[in-house]
Amino acid sequence: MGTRERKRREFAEREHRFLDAARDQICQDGLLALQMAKVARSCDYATGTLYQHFASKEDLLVAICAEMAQTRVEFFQRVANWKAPTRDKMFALAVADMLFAHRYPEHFRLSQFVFTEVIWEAASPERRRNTLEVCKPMGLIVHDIVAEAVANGDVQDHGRTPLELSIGQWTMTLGMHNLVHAEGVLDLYELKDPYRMMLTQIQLLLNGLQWRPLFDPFDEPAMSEKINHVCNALFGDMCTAKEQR
Amino acid sequence: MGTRERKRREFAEREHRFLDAARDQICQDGLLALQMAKVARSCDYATGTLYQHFASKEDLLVAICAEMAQTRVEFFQRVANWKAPTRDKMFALAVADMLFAHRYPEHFRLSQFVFTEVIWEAASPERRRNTLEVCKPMGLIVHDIVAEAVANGDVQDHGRTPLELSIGQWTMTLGMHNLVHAEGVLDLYELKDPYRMMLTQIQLLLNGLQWRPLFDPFDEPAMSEKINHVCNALFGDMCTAKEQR
DNA sequence: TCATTTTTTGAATCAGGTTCAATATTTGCA
DNA sequence: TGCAAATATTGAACCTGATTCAAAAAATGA
Repeated sequence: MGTRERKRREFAEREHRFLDAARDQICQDGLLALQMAKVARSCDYATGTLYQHFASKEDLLVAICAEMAQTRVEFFQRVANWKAPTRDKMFALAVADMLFAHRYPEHFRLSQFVFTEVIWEAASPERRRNTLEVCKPMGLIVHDIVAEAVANGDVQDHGRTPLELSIGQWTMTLGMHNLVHAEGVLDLYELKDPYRMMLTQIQLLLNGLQWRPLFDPFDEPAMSEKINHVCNALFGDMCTAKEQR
Repeated sequence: MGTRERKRREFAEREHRFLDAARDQICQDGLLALQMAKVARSCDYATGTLYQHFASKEDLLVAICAEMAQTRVEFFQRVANWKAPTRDKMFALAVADMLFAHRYPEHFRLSQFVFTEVIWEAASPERRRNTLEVCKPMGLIVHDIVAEAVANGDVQDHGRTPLELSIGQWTMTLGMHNLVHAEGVLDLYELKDPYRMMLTQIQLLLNGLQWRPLFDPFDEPAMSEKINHVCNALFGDMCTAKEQR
């Protein structure tokens, strides 16, 4: 009998509904206002049932983050499958992240919170393990692009591992997601259009690595075209009218 | 009569003691375990008195962060006053941050948490304003170094403002502080010595900007010497045996 | 010295996360 | 199909810890 299997599937579906409901509530009223009882109620279950799925509120938050990260991995995957010069692929990863941030504005806000000691340590070990597992492919995709570039001669490795070479791009992207959500900080210096600046800086970093072919990111039309190229080639389904500004 | 003045000073001193005690507790038992009542008790005051200074627990956290940021500004200030080529000064900012992170390992962990929507929005507006005010000089110092470099011809501005040019360094540094505190993430890829990698990537970014004089960060002995030079020139009082590894 | 103002106190209040005994549902078997 | 055992759901009670505020203490100043 497929009863065992059906049970498992229904349980997973319910978990998914809880995650969705929680995400909605966060988008609606903010992280601050998220309440376990409300999440359960909004799915027509009692509080206790929610605790069948998540060991604690923190555990739920981490789970939401992991689910979204899954989608982010899919964005990365598109880049990985793209037949294009390695340098363009590296750049496309940054574009992918920009689009992801645009599409799921709450993700990096949540992610910043979740990777905080307070939340992370309060989630179940099992959940943490799973979350890292979900995120891992992003690193592997980057690894493979860099390794391919080194093999091609597009970039020199100077005896470093692929991730050592590319960690600057990783941290720069991460840092920008953070800065964007640090209310008031960018305003302090009247900085506009942060992700556009990020993409420029990524290109500069790639130039610093002497990653061929070099590219001049201060050439605005060329930059816009490069961005649009990635959008059209990989994310045509979601960003048509995005980078025209 | 200087009574009014004395009152004010004593109040400020007490606030400082509260902040110190809270910081100690965080270092001791972690952010998670911080309790308002314990902070008050440890300074021999009642809970209510603590609330004379801080509108909420979040407000206290933001205040700790602001106080530490003050010290970070002092690190930046040393760099600002240093008579050295602009490129070395930019690099020195990153070194300063590395040393700061080493000296106050809890700062960036706390900072990540504090700039989270949940905490930031729960602090009093007055506190937020003050915190941004405290942080502002860091941006101004960076601004001035870049402006000087542009004036010198050490770097081209391509029509960008100083902070637009240098935001990559800012985000890269911020991102690395975050990554270092994201428990398990660096391990996932067996990445060691993150701040050393950060400094390498900062140099690559500066090369990408064509910031003169160019420098090869893959030349390990030259890198070490550069780092030691900054330590000795600016932070001799705190990092003698640090970057020898 | 004492009425008034200011400050401190900590027990009471409150919010919301978490638990768990009671209840309902499902399963497996005769 | 009926029924005992196993499993799942429920939500009110519990608990922790932040926050409040009436009462008490201390400072002020005339």
